[in-house]
Amino acid sequence: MNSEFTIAVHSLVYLAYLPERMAPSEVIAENVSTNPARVRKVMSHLRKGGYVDTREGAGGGYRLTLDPAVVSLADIYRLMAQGSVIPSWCSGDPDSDCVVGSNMRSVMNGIFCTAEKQLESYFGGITVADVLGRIKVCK
Amino acid sequence: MNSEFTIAVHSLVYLAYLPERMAPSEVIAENVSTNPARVRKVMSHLRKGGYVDTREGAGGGYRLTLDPAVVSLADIYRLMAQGSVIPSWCSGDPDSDCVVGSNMRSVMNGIFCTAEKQLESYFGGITVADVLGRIKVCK
DNA sequence: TCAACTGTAACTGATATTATTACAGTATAA
DNA sequence: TTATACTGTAATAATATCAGTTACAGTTGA
Repeated sequence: MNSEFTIAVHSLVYLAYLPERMAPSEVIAENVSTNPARVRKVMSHLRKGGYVDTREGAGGGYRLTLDPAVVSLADIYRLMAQGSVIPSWCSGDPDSDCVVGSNMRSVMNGIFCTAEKQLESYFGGITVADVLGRIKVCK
Repeated sequence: MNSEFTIAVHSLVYLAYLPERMAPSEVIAENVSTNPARVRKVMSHLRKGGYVDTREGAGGGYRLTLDPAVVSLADIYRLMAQGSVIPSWCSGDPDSDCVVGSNMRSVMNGIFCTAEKQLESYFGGITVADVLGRIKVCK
């Protein structure tokens, strides 16, 4: 799994946790345990996806725009890490003379695509608010 | 996803396809489209797992020992690629003062572990024989 | 005893990942 | 209007992971 997905979820949950629902990249980065540039890159995607607002300049930062209860991890997964289940390396060769060698690639691809859809469906059942809820229970 | 998982599945399906259910690493490697050393490494794991027999020496190679209809992709996944869903990088810091920063790691870990189990369960429903069946339909 | 295998490790090159640094652009506030 | 505090983005470097290659000792069958 892509770690940008983790950073995106963490950032959104953190913003949802703050009363003002707003923070600059440096503050988010410290909470996430990474550097501000990386957070800004992730937040840039989230902004394009409409999940956060950006305010440049002094006193600026990122602000959550949507209700945490309606944003699911599937939304974020699709934005940040789609295709994580499918391996980058494929076996076989479509031009092989052997039925197995020539068709394995597409068959495995079908299997992985279904797995990917199942993962998305699982993430679809968990919202940012749910994650924050689980965290609060940890106290 | 780990590509050794793909190689393992491909190799087992290929062996199941052969009438004698046996082949040396070089032949398997050609069908898989990789090099023999890599195949041998994967097959070594499968042998330890009891899925194939090894015969060293001239005329040797790997032989399928189990019925392809009882070996599921979940068995192979557990052997070759367990934990693929969990990201290597974790956000947050257990020693953080913030509830979010300190607990995010374990909460996300729980989410990923459940996702992993779901993936295993999906793979559990597909056997080596099923994969071979799908390939034959491609003809 | 030769030839054909496996088992395993070392090494290389390619690719991916994370951190770091830098700087132009933008908004706020004094 | 000027200093300050931000974002956006790219370049670079450090590190880790991945796939291919080579090598060779050990094993077995002919």
